[in-house]
Amino acid sequence: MAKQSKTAISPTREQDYPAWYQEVIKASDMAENSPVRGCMVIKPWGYAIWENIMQQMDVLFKETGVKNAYFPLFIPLSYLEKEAEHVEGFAKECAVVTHHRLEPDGKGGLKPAGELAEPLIVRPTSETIIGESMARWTTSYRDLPLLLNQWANVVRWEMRTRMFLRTSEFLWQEGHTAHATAREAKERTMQMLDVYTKFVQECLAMPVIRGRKTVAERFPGADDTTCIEAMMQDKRALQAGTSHFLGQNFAKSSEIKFQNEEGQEAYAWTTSWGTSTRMIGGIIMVHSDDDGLVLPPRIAPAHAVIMPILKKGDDNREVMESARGLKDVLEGKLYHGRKINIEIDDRDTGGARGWDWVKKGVPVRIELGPRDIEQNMVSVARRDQAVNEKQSINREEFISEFTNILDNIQDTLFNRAIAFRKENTFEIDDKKAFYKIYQKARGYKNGAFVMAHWCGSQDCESTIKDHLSVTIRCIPFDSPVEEGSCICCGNSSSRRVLFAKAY
RNA sequence: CGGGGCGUAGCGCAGCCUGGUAGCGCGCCUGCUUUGGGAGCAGGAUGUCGGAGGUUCGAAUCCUCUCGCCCCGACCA
Repeated sequence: MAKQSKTAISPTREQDYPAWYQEVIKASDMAENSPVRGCMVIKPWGYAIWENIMQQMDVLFKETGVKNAYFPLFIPLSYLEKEAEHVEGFAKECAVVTHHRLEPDGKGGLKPAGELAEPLIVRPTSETIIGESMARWTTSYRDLPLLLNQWANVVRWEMRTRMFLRTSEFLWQEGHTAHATAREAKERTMQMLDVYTKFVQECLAMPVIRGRKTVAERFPGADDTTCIEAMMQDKRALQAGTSHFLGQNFAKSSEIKFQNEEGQEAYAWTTSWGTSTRMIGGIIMVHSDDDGLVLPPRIAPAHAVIMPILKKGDDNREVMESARGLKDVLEGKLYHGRKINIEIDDRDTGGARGWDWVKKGVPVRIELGPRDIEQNMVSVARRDQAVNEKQSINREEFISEFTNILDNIQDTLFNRAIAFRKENTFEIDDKKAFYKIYQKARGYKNGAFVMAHWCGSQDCESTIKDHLSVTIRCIPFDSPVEEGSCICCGNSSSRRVLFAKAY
């Protein structure tokens, strides 16, 4: 018997975390690199996760009154120029379209011709072009609030890319709202952060810390940026969603004005909020193990796979019929608002078949052979448990318990992630200890979330960033007011902030 | 964009230093055996050695350029 490595994925997380991450994506067949630099091809197994994210978040958005729309991929260069901070934030990473036609170059190839009068940028985000529409759609306070969202792709010409976490083109959702009052806009900012929190924690089983960005980490053009931050297994932080209060900055640059109840002309107050395919990178890094992807049942493309145990001979029909029967019964149910999806894999590849599904992260693996059928049992393995750990369950009992099993896996993953974060989050007041914890932070084994006091000065923030590549991920909403001294300069501070290395 | 590493079959790699147009493991195909499990035996298919130039009688191998990937840094809502 050819002995394989003990883990399905090599290297392991401990051996080489970034390489492990790439391997999980490859082994699960989620995505691959494309011929275009920095861009990825999302394969069906990966895209199905995104579809599930879209479907479930879309429902949550609509419950708050948001409507979907679609705005152009191309934005006139002059639009981006309207908001000064916004320009500064995005100019460096914009792709620019300068021509609209190709002609034979005389050497058998093609060359761009027909230069555009005004270059178009490929949207890195859509505040400016949506602002243009909002300005025209908003004349009276009765037109407000205007609550829009679009599901789209955006392009940011990144220097360094990683699949799902940072690619030159990525898929996201961007919400844009306009309101009559600052208070209402601020409430909307928080409301959408609540939606993100609920979705990420309940559906992706990723615990998050909610908070406010420092001025240095704010969205360009925002008055206030709030975020949810999650801990990956290498103890780095991943921003899983952001929601911005844009004040009147974009309203002024895009002329989003309306007549208020007193008949006076006023600028609207706007917000924007987004989440992206980056969340899939988060799912990978929060839950997966050295045997590959682990998917929370609520976003898994398939909830379970049935692997019929077939023998060469003529008695397989009964097994296949039994498998199909089980699939039909289970698929007649709903789980967390989504129709249950069961795969049947009847390939005759021996044990490799099971490992394929382990690597793909399917939550439940069901083996069904003649012996099971005879005894009216099914053999069940769960992705949140050891690979060889399987139990025989009465078929009817399994069917009636199936959604509970899925819930149980979902809860296990969430609780595990919470426990992991707790183990690796520290309150530190001593500067030496703070430096020590990050100076040795290389790879998977070290690093941490640190709650430490910060005086509020940008100098201290950037000093720490320079020394340790550690940044303030957020000022958590729930960090209590308490007296302390800044971890960097020692000046007085009234609350702790969250420090971590960031993705 | 700076420093480092790497591109050879679907995947993982050897061969390169010391040029003679490719090999191993896994996977894949066929047959037999096996079967609650990353199977065994036998046979088989698959590569313009990332790309373009150059040196040479001859280049995966040497030289130049180029594209891409990975890591560190810079940078990044």
